[in-house]
Amino acid sequence: MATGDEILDRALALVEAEGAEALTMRRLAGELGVATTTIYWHVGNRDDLVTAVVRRHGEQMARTPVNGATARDRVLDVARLIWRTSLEHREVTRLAAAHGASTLQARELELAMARELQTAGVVGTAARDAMRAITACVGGFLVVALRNDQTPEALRRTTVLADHNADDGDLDPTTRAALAEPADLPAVFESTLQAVVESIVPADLSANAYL
Amino acid sequence: MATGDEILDRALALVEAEGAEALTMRRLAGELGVATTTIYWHVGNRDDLVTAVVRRHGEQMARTPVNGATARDRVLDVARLIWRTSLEHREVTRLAAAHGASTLQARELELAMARELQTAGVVGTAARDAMRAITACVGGFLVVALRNDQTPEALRRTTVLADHNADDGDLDPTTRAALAEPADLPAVFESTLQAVVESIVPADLSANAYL
DNA sequence: TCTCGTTCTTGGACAGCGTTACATGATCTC
DNA sequence: GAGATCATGTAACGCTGTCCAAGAACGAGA
Repeated sequence: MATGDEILDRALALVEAEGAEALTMRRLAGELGVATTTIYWHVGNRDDLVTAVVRRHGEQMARTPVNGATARDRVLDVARLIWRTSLEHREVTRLAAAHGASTLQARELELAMARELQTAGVVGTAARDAMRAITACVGGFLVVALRNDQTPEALRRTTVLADHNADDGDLDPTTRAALAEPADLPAVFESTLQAVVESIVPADLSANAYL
Repeated sequence: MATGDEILDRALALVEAEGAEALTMRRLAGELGVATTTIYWHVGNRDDLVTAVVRRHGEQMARTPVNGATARDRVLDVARLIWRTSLEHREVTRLAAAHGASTLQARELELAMARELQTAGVVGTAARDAMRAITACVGGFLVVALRNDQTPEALRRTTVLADHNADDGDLDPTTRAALAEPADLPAVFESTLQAVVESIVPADLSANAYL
């Protein structure tokens, strides 16, 4: 009646609809009209369940084609793709992050990045290090982005040094005012990503005469 | 008998000694020889508890002086300081990350970074964006570093594309072999950090004649 | 000194979580 | 038809955060 695939599909739908926290064994079982033990039989542990859900979603995610004229542009595009799709399915991203499986979510996309790096002339351990660097940065920005849209206002305000009004007088008032409001995260992400990729991937002179 | 400070100290000690997962209300109460409700009276929620613990630790963490000749070097040094101390107290870092309060942990250090950025001539919204970019990258690398030392071997191997042996034939075997083993994360962190900071903080020509 | 009110602490409960041992039904094979 | 394998259900265990009502300590005013 309930195959493993059906369970995973339902789990994925549940996460996307009601958030990562809604994925409990009992809840999912109820959603399927089935006893909790059935999930254990077909999928296994909760760890196994989450891992499988994240992996399945990651495979569905890698269908988008990669754009860009130069190899460097295509590397950039893969990174943007990870960023964008992770934000579009932020509940799955949150689930993956809480489970320490963020890499698994973007597994196929990271493979695509490795391919683009290769055509850019980056291979071997250099390619590995490049991939780790880029994905680490993307992941860092994702953590910030996901925190921003669910952190209670109180915590965010203390985060932002609003209670340190008098001291730190050596800090420029303009700076302090700027620190008190949120940054344009996508823009900061874009420029940071460019800096990182430029430092790693050599410019493709043949395809871009202006560099 | 049990003041709020005593509770927080004990909680911090418990986390550093036995890991972030050991911080449960009952466990902490047992450690203090007290009923769990006492913690609620003095500190509040578990959220409040974790927040307070992380903040307290963050304040203790910012005692290290900042080194570096140029302003850019000093910005780099603060970033390295966050990286290093977060890894030294990785259980607290893990607790903060699970609670979405990583920023809170490095709150004082980020303030120090804002000061160094200011002496480098970066102020206002530029300083804010610079800080967000740098801390996001540091945070991203921290996530990877913390995952690496506790992920079960099975997950790491799947992460690393070891089961895709035959397909993806268009990937250089050298690259694939490199992807199968872990990177020298501190080195990758260092070079990435430099790229990011260099893209943000202008070189201090007066202090470094070679740039 | 006695009492009142505030501060502090406690025991016991509730609902939820992941997980498992065991029993039951269904289905296929020989 | 007997037996093995697969699939599902029941009921429990131990753990978690949280709250309620009741009691203990204690400081001050009459």
